[in-house]
Order: sequence, then structure tokens, then C-alpha cells
Amino acid sequence: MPRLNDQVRELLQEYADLINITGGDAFRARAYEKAARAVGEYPEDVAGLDAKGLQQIPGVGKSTAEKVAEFLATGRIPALEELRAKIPSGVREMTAVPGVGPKRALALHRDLGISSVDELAEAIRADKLSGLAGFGERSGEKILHGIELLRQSGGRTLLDAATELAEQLVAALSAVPGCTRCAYAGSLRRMRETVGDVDVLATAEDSAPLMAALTELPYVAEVIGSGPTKTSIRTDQGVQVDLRVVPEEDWGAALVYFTGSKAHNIKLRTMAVRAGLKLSEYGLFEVDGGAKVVSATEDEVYAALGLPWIPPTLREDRGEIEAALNDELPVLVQESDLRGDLHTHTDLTDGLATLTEMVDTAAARGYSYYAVTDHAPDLVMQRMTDEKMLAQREQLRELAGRHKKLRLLHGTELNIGPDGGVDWPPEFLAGFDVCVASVHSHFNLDRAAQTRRLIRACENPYVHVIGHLTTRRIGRRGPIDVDLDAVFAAAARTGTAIEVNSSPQRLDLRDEDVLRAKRHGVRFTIDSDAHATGQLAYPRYGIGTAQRGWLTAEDVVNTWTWQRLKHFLRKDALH
DNA sequence: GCCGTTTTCGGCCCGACTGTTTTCAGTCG
Repeated sequence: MPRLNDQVRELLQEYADLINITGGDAFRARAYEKAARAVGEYPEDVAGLDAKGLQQIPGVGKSTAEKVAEFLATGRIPALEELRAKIPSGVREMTAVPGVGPKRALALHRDLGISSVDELAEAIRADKLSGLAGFGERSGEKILHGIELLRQSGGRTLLDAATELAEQLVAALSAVPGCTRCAYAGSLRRMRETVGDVDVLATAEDSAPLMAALTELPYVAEVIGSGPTKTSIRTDQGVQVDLRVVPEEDWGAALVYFTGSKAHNIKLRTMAVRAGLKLSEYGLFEVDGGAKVVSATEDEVYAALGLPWIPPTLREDRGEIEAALNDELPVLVQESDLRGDLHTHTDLTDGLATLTEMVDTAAARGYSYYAVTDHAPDLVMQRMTDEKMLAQREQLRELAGRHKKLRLLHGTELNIGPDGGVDWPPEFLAGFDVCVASVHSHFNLDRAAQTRRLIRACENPYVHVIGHLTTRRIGRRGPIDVDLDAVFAAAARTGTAIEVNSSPQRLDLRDEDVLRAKRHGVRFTIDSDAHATGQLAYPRYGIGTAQRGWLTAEDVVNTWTWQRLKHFLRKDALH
């Protein structure tokens, strides 16, 4: 079940979307969007707030507070239900298709009776859109491509939502009497960027109470199937969960089997066969006679195959078994290795929290250094000015003594222009402690131009970090077309770090590209790109991507001490 | 609908891109 704030966020966002689709006042819709975001990121639980308390949330006024209070009291918002009655839910879902906004969704519904993404795809294939005002020859093609993009990740759940769900499930099932072990496995344990379903494994003498506990959870929408060893449900958020219960003595073999990946397991099984053994989810057995060798722990299973334990994030058959055989497994970077965050925002631009709130939260995370990197002026909508930036720097300097162990760095997130230039001239850039530079526009340049602009950004002596290099948004927007190897070579040559952006919507660079970049000798940062205090915890997801890219703490500059990082940030002095 | 060293009305993140137009609407960041 999502946090109550998240439920309210979703309802307010739905209300805003429906206002947009029905052609209501755009500013009113925007006000609800803003309120939705503010509630979602509000650190306190809204459950304990009354209408007055709700109005303390910035962006929530009288009208929104009343609606939320009504929801908290009755579970319903009549104003929302009225709008829902006018517009089928599929019409709103169509606006999730890249290229389809509220106006087009309404036109498609009103003029062609289309009420779902599936019907939309069908109508395009049947050439029913031509002739509709505002839709030309290329529209259908573009929308179909958008639907394709949506479906590629459609049915898959982002890492943060899946992790939160899995942690709740494990907590609930661990509390069931008779449950001796419980953990999540599958691609979530390997920390893939999206997961198709959530696999939970548990041990108990009697599986029935665990199966019953799962099916009775309040957020179960459907029981897909239930037997003595396996139960599958679907949550009200549409995520499938498979629970498997095994005897405690088989825990290790089952955990290996259900963690995967399939390719990793096939390789393990092949190794077993060569040793006269057979590996399954029930254990490692001798082929002759069928005696069980081991199955109680993962350590034992790997050891019996002549291997050290292999971290789940490496189990993709990308050379980890060979490395393990040669005793060359990397010592993977851990979240606890991170000493700071070098890419964060405040409400000076598009963040939700104040500078002080962000700094306090960073201090509570135990960091030794922390950079504020609000947007630079070329991202016009953020309305940055030199004066605002300098005033923030002053404010940050005044906070310097607030947390004794936390060094505050003043930075910015620059915009890499189409030609590779950035927002400010060298003399202004020199005033920052750290500069992240990212692509925020011109996503459709050809490969040569994209490559050129990124290399030029690396060559800028004031650019320390390239942020979210490919600019992809999972399930929403593909990566830009760029020669990554050429950019990695430039980053390595110029001493420019490449970011592993930890936002679950981005996770950019992707794991396999991290691996490639590492081979070029690139250094990395693992940053939150936080726009709210709660998002400062995002590096837990970026760490997964970094581990899947085989990174060690040595590869990641924000695990370094300040003394060492300071040297790295003096890039201009090194050349 | 929200908000105020623009303060109770009148603004509100602005501009580029795309495909459709022939002067612009819709979408997006």
C-alpha cells in the first residue's frame, strides 16, 4: 500500500489532469499539480493533519486542504468523482502516451469515441485519425511510436515503487508466526532498473499461514493463484507478487534460484553438471545416488561449486562467474561508502525544500560534504539570475557552521547548449565549488552533433561532472543518440566525472554503460539529483546501478575524502 | 486555485519544437 501522501498526490494529480482534459482553467489545473507534488514530497504524514495543518504545506490552500481533509475523513472526494463521471479513465491514460496531451486525448474521445490506449493504437492502424483536425500524416506514426515506448516499460515497475512494496511485504510476512526467514529475490534483489514482478521467498514448516497472510493484505486486488508452495497476487497498483515458501534447509538453493538471473543460473547449473552435480531450487545434489550436497545458504551453494559468494547485483552472466573463479570479483561500492552528494536542488529553482531544509537533511545522513547545484539561467523557465545565485552563495556561507562535520559546497547544474557551451563565462564559473553540466534541450540532434557537444562540455575546465548523460526517462523518453565511447574517452582524458543519476525515473547512466565507461578509466559520481528532502535517499537506487556496472568505491569520487575530492575538483589547475 | 518586499487582485516557469498550419495549437522540459 502506498504511503498516504502518495495516494493523495495521485488523487490531486488525477484531478488536475481531468481539469486539463475537460478544458478547465489551466492555472487552476497547475495549482493542483503543484499541490500534488508538494503533498507527495512533504516529509510529514498527512494522515495526522487537519484542514488547517494541511494548509501549512506550501502550495496547498483552502480549497485543496478541504478536499484532502474530506478524503482523509471519508475516503472520497466528490468533486473528483464528478469529473471522473464525465471522462473515462482510459482517456486520461492516453495522455501518458508521449505526443498525446489533454487536448488531443479529448479530441480523440469526443470525435472518434476512443477511450483507451489500445483503442487508440487500433484506430491509428485502421487509419481513422486522418481527417481529424490537428492530426496529419505523421501524427499517427508518432503516437504509435509513443505507445511502443510506453509499453516497453509498461507492465514493469520502477525500482523505488517495487522496493517499497517488497519491504512492506517482507515486514508483513516476517511477522507471521512460523515464518523463519523471509526476503525478496528476483530482478529486484539484483536491482534492475525496472522489475516485472516482485518475488518473495520465505521459509516455514507450514506454508498455509504465510499464503493466507499474503492474500489477506489490504492492498491485494486479485489473487491470481494459490497453492502450498506458491501464491501469486496482484496489488491495487497492478504489481504482481509471487510468494514461494520452502523448507528452511533449502533456503540457500531457493534464494540462488529465484534471484537469477536466468543466464547466471544456467551457467551455475552447467558448472554443477561438470562436477557430477545437479543444481535446482531444492538444492545441490549428486547425480549418482541423488544425495543432497548442500542447500541451506547461498554461501554453501556457491562454495560447493568452487566459487565465492557473488553479490546479486553482479548475477547477470557478464563475466562475474569467470571473475569469481579467478578470485577477481570487484569489491563493490556500498551506500555507506558515500561521503556526500554533488547534485541537488532547492526551491530557488524547481526544488520543493529550502536551502536550510536540504542542508539539515544532508547533515542527518552523515555526509562530510554536500553540494547545492540549482539550475543555471539557460533553462529559461527556472528564471535564474547572477544575483540570485550569488545571494544563495552568501546564504550557504552563512550556514557553514550549522553542522560541524558537514562541508557545504556551492555549485550549479549548467545546461549544455547544442554547441557544447554552458550558461556562464569562465570568470563566473570560477566562483563555484562544483559544476555539474547536463543536457536539458535539443534532444534530437544527430549523433555527431550530440557527441561533439558532450565532448566539448567535458573539455570545459570548469565542468566537473556530466549529469544524467543520456537524458532518458524510463518509459517516457529514450536516450539521446550519442557515441558514448567517444564521450567516455573525453571524460577520462579531461578528468570529468560522469554521474550515475540515482533518480528512479532516470538511473542514467544505465548499468551496462557504466561498465563500458569504467573500461575507459572514467570516474563517477553517484548523486541524488534531489528536488525534495526525501529524495536525498535516492542514492540507494543509484548504488544498485553502480554495482551492476561493477564500480568500486575507488571509481566513485563522492566516496573520497574531502581532501582528495578537492584535488579532483581543481580540474582547471591540472591542465 | 494559490499567493503576496508586486499583498486581497492579478499575476502565475518561458520558450522551443513539431507538425500542422498559412498564423498557430499542442506538447514538452
